[in-house]
Amino acid sequence: MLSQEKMCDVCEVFDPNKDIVSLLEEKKLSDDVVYELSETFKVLGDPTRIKILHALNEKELCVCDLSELLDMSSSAISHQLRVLRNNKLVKHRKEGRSVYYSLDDEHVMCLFGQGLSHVLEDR
Amino acid sequence: MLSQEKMCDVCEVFDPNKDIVSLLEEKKLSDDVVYELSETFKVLGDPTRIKILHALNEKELCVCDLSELLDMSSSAISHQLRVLRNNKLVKHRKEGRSVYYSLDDEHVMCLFGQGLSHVLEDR
DNA sequence: ACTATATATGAACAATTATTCATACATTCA
DNA sequence: TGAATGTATGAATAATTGTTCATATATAGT
Repeated sequence: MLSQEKMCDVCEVFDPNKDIVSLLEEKKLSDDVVYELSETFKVLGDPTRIKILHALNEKELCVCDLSELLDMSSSAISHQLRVLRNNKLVKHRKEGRSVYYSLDDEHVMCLFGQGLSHVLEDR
Repeated sequence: MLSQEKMCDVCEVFDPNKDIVSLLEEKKLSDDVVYELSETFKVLGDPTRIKILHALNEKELCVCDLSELLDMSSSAISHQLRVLRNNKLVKHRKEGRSVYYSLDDEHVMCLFGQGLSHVLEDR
């Protein structure tokens, strides 16, 4: 059952793996869904951005708040916020010279929370 | 209320941002939780690994099944499976020459599904 | 024991990524 | 208008990452 075996004598080959593979072929995610999904996770896969999102989950903050909180240059923070913004994980609001960032929607924290409970589970 | 203003005439400064920042300081995640969390997301942040996990969600598969399904070398698949294994996202089971991989637990697909619904939402 | 097959792994290379630095833009205040 | 401040961004650099290639290990069949 596990590898190739002949079904009959006219040279037909029955390969269960081939069946499974072709079945899965049909269930494949489209390339752009796979791409977007991996991009979203990739964005979440950076310690600085994790810290930013965790802080923004508590309260909307401007670049210089985050800069102070994470002890990083405002340039570095701004670069990372752009990545988060481009991937629709945070939104921004201007107020005078400051730009306040917050999570784009609850969905983001839900994802974040799922990851957190996965990590905390194996402890 | 938004930026610095004097509270009294003895040179004390009231800065709400400082209060917020120091409040958030206390709520900070520990460094190793941040690290593990970002590592987990980083692992999910690759198209090949997304495809592997999605396939394994349907059925346990061996390296050569995945190799055929994703049209990649078994070496490349094996390398990626090791990454997934090291991060406790998949488990493996030997059967003869083959090694069958499956998702480590339902938690993994839960995380995956959250990401998927986030991606599919903005469409 | 020998051959074939499935999987694993180290090293090298190409590609991607985060941070720093310098600089630009935008807004407020004087 | 000019100076100061908060934010943004391009370029360069350093670090990380995925795949390929060659090779190693393990198991099955002859």
